[in-house]
Amino acid sequence: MKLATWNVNSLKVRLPQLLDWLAAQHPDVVCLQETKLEDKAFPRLEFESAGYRAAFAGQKTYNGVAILSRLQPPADVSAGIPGFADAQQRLIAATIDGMRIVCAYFPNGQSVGSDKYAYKLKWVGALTAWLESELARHPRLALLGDYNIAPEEPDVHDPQAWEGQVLFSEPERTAFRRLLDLGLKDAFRLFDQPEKTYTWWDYRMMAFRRNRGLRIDHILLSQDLARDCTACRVDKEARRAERPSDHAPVIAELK
DNA sequence: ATGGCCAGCATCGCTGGA
Repeated sequence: MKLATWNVNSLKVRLPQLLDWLAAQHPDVVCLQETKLEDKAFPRLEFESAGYRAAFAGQKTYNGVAILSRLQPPADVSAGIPGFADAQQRLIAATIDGMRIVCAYFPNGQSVGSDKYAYKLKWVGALTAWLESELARHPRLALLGDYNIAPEEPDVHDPQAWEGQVLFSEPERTAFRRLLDLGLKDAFRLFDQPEKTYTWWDYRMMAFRRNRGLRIDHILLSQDLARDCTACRVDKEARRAERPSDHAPVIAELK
């Protein structure tokens, strides 16, 4: 069982790459972020031809999330954080093969102290509160997505330069720890990993070539799923593509 | 030398991302 997450930064642009990647990797469940497509434009048929059924919640231009499933159609689909009114399509959840799959695109936050930063912290707080009840209902739960938070210093190419900046500020990192406090495990850190492994590199400044990146895309697993997790890695190859997303996929394998 | 890119929308410059 392979679970994956990938911020594709426009599904329209990245669809050919994504279809190639699905054929090469054969993931069972894929969470996508930043599809940037209205639901009527979602390429449902292309995915069905590739053997995947999809659940999606999109909007024009910004945001947009989707879950692809190779095993069975996503069931009990819900979009958004219940009780948290939000025009931005950032969350979708579905049940697949007895697992509750939650696909999230956390707000970026723009800069510390901005309105968008306040929205980010409020959004993550609402997510955390909802997940507590969701975990009580679904012991086998995975939260996959673009968290826009680098949790620890090893997740940042230059921690000194990033200290206090958005994506690595203490309130954001504390909010990430609140998710771990629910009993979730960072699948990537369950295993030995190569030094300086990141999931996002700025398009500018030759950041990818210089490996000036951040690890901000994560797979958190409930204890029941963490026990079954046998591997987790970042697929850096996808970032080498021509016209790549600025994010690389993260893949977890479960027994 | 601290900026360089990319996608979308609607032009021929802006917003937003991270």
